Amino acid sequence: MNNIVNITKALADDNRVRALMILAGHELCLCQIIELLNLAPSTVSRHMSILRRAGLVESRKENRWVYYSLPKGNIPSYVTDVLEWLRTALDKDVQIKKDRKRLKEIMKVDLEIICRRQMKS
Amino acid sequence: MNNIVNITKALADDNRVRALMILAGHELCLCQIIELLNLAPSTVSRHMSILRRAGLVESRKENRWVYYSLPKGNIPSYVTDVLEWLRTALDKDVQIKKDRKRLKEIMKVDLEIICRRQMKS
DNA sequence: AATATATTTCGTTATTTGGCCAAATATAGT
DNA sequence: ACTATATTTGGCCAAATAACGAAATATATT
Repeated sequence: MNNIVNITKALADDNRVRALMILAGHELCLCQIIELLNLAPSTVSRHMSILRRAGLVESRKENRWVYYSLPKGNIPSYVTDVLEWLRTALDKDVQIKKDRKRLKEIMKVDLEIICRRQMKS
Repeated sequence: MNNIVNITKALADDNRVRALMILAGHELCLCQIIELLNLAPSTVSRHMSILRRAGLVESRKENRWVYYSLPKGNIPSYVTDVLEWLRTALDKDVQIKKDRKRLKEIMKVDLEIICRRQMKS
């Protein structure tokens, strides 16, 4: 039950749900997620660690960057199932569609530039 | 997205999840749910109204009692799907199994007696 | 009508959560 | 080793949440 409620708690926040949805199909650097959500880096880092503790994302560190992705490999079915539920339920969602659009723009910009932009503000 | 996060927020609490799970297969009077969760009537009433606002339960009033049940009829698929996910994920859960056992005992007792017991304490 | 009963709403309190900034911790390049 | 950069952690504040008891509401029963 802890596993499950950990998951529902992780999903009980708009920004975390948006972060999850935007990870569909590719991994993203933390700074790209920061850029999308438009929150302080520390805040987004915290959100992502909540998602990770719930088993809803994986992370890998490469050089200076941390990449997040949906979990692959040997995952409990309740994780894949709830992700599938979310994906289906929010596929047509207005906010999510906006996010997907904006992500396309973000992905055109070099990581270094995105990160540096965030240091200033 | 509001619909969905409303649901995940409703599910982000142990007692509400227990209440939902115990509703599988039959409707229950509020006082029976109170008895199971062992919380103040006002607290349980509040929990149930959160579940209802999220569309995860229905209620019907009969005489002095309010009966709650899982929603039937014309329900968005994201509701049935998330309920199915929960059911599967928690089917073998220790707490849930205990609850099912205890519910059997509770259901043997007459509603009036259960309610009256709660007034005293 | 008056009383008893079951549930809900209100007001309060303690805890949790989400946000930020500043400081700490990696990691890469000089 | 030092500096710059990306992320995480700790400390703080404001807002949200879960719990309770008391009062209000709705529904029999007398």
